[in-house]
Amino acid sequence: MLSPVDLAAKYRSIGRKLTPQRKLIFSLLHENVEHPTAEALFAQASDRMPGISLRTVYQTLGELVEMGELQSFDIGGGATRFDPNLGDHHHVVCVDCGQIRDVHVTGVSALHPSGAEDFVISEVGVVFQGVCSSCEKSRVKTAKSSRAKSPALQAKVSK
Amino acid sequence: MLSPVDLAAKYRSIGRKLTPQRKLIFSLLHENVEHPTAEALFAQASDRMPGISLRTVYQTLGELVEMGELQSFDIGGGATRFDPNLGDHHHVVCVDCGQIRDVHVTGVSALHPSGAEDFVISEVGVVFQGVCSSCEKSRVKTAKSSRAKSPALQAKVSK
DNA sequence: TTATTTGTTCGCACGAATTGCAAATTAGAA
DNA sequence: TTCTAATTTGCAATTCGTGCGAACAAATAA
Repeated sequence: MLSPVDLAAKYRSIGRKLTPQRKLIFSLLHENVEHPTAEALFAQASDRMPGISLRTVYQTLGELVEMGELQSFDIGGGATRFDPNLGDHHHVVCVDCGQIRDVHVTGVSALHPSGAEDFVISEVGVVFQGVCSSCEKSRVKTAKSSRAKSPALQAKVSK
Repeated sequence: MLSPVDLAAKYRSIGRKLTPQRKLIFSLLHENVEHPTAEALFAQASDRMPGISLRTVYQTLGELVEMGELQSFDIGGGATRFDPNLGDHHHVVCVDCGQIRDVHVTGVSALHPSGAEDFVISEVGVVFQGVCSSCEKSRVKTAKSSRAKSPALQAKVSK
């Protein structure tokens, strides 16, 4: 993660400024391990800086992605998720509660697609789906009764 | 792919009916290799069955996913994609034109996430991103001039 | 210090993708 | 053929974002 100073420098280098809003959003992203959505970040940001605009949050997130300081991805659920982790990693998603966690995966470079010989591949993303331990527990308890999934993923979780 | 008869049986078995609309959507899905969106299917369906409702298309797709006869997934781009291929496969996406193609991938079962020991993993999805040959060509031709990406993926393609 | 320029934030309207609901239809069972 | 439950539809309402222009703010020139 970039230090505030480096972030300011990076912004300056492209003729932009590190405003209080941008600084706040950047730090919130790094305090958060939950791959928040823009709305979630907006909610957190509003606590610390009442009056900040949702528009600004979207704008800043977009910039950071462009600048390569942030990754964005979509797993079913409607909203785009943001991940400040720039390292080599992938994700696990709990099908029940929608939680997303970073994981390191070995063997990715050994993956080879057949049927895409005419593509020049630049990136590979792996997403594991499963049930996290806490959901597993409540699942056992509730057994067949609760067929409801987290509203976050309801009817959206892909494959 | 299920035969019309089997599909009807499957629907009956859960107290539902195989209506003309459902039959049409199901066959369109299987004639299509492009992982269409609901809107795209609606357009195709409208040709063969003028008057069919977009609402019905969404509804039917949702049912088929629930029934396990269809997979759905989101790669950046806004709309959910549908894939009738139930076999073991993954996807390659062209970052330029947005084309999605099924690919078989070897080595997937050898992937192991570290940091998700408390998850019970049920599925693994791999998505390759790259540039397809036809986009590669036009890319070379246009060189640095065209920095525009397909509107389909513009600003949405996740890492 | 004041005027100017340039970059930002914001609010709002708009657009795409879905879903909720209730009324109008239709497929099948009886 | 009749009746009932399942379906299809149209439309309103939501959610997630983006475009645009006005109000601001910060750095600079004068």
